[in-house]
Amino acid sequence: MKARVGIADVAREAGVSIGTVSNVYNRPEIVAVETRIRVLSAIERLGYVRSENARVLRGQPSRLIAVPVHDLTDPFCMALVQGAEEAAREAGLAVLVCKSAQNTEEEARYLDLLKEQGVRGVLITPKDDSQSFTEALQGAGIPFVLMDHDARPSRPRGCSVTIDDVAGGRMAVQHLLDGGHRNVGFVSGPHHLLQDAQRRAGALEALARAGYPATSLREPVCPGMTATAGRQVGKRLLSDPNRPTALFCTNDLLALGVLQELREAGLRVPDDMALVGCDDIDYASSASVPLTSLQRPGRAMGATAVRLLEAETMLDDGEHDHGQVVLSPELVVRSSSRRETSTAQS
Amino acid sequence: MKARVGIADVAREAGVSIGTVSNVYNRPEIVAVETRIRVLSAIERLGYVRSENARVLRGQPSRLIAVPVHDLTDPFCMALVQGAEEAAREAGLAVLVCKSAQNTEEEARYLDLLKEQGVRGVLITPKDDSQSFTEALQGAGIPFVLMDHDARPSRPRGCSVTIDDVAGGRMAVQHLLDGGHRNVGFVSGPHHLLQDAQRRAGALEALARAGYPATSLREPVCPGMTATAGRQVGKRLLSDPNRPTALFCTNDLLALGVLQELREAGLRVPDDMALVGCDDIDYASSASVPLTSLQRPGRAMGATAVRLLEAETMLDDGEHDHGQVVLSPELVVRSSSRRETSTAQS
DNA sequence: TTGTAGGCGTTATCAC
DNA sequence: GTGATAACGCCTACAA
Repeated sequence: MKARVGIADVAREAGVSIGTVSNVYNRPEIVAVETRIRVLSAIERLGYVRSENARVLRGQPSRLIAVPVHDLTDPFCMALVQGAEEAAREAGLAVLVCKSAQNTEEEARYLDLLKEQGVRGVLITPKDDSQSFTEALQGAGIPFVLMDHDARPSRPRGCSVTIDDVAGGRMAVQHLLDGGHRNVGFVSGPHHLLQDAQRRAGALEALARAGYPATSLREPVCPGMTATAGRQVGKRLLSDPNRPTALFCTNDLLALGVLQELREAGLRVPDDMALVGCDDIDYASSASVPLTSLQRPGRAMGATAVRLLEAETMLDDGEHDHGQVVLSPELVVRSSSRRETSTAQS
Repeated sequence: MKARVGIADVAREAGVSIGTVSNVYNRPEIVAVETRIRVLSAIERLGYVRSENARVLRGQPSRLIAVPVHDLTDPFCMALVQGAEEAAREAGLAVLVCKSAQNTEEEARYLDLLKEQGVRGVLITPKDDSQSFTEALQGAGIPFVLMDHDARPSRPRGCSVTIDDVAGGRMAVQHLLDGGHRNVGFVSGPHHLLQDAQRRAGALEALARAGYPATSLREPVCPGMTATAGRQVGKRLLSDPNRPTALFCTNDLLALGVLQELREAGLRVPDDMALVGCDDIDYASSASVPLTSLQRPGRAMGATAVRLLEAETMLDDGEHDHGQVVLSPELVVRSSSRRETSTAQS
């Protein structure tokens, strides 16, 4: 078995020069049809493929994009990666995936890797407001797109795609109000995450629109973001004489825990208590009562991010306005919040 | 801002020649200590990083490994990727991830991509016995490692890592027998998957060891691999006068469906029915009764695969024996199969 | 111990 | 419309 078949082999096989073979790829229009088909058939026959390494070395844009995520087993992160991969494939790009750096040293090492590989750009999901990584990327001249980072600096240094969590909270509570509920509860974990705060703001907006004061939003204390925590919330609600008739939990496990506890106590869902969760985890649709859930469009976010990166890197150095895309979450309505239990499906 | 800083800049800055800078990287031992630190400090000062493209072009082994998986949102696939990424990072490699090809054309296109990028190797999870892709890889001279493919050809063409599903079935049923159960059921989907068949074989082995005939294994028919299907199984079992006291379901959703149905009918789990699922999905531990589940070591599989690939590509062309690693699944025991409900803990 | 030069596979710029 | 040739950045003999 011979070594790698190169452009020279193709040229020889087709009886043309190296430059002509290159032209067949890069400027097909300037090469004679007859020559072109001869070259193409030689390529086919020899199974020649271009060397990306040589192309990039020569100055062609790289086709590698890097996607560091916090947790490779987290469904939301993987939705991002999935969306990115689909869009990347469509654009002829390949996705380099990894767990994102945990500290400055890892960050530096990873940055070196990116520079060594000569990636075309990076899709990042910042976990906090530290801008060390984006600054480093900028310093290295590597374009990037921010994903799911609400607390953007006032002067964005790159494109970004985010999710409108305020709208999400509004949609969830609006849906419950539409179902005739007047006593609505909001359950979130103890860590006051920005996204929870935004959903809460959205919930209050929905109430305000319906003419209810902010104080009408019931907020049971909740010790965590797990099913166990949800059960505790449920237990406490059971003995609450004035308990809400509908609950928006900012986490599906939380909602499922509440669901378990209430059903075991003999309450009916959604009749005695309507439930809306958040994140639409896999199991939500398989629960004993399929759970309505606020779905964050991770896949669309990944895909959009790739397109933004593409747009940014296509323009030849021409400073273009960094795109700031905001996606809306979607409420997936299932039995846990449907009034008419007769049409229960999904 | 200047263009990319190259090896020549470093050489100039350090007052040495290009070759010496290269030697600092590739044969540090032959360069004088004093020169070396001077070069290193120049590298540091200028923020120089080597061009992987140029290195590979020059003949260095690539640091890219490709991991095509069936579904980027499937937890098991992602466990593979996670394990691979961790091991790869440790080895200084980067992971190229994508959805695996669905047809021959996609396969060919993907193969071209791999060749163009000059990947060092591929980790593949075949979905059927078609060997077209492995043969193509072999033809292209790209090393690969098979993951989770039980039906290997007699003469393997590469390393492989698999999971011992027979042992898994045996462990699950043995666990139930140890719990004092004598009437054990086995529930799997309608598609007779190889892995299900192997788990069944393991289940029969466990029974045989305990002195029970193969006919003692109860096998309720099951219409699918979903929670809904599980509920149907549960419903049918409720009216079975001679129903098993323990069930091994080859899928967690199935087991959770059974669990829901039985509990709603007032049966207690595990007292009236012990349950063991399979795959240990995220939600298994959060179910109303935390579910015992057979966990397949995807992460270890990915990591092992990378190490095998490394071993294979380190050896300079010297034909080495392809490693065939078999990993054991692990039974994660939770309340749904524990006799003593007093010590119940996740 | 250090410097010099050739070549890896492309692409782009010229002549022809 | 086509062919020769000089980079791109690095590694490695080989020469000094």
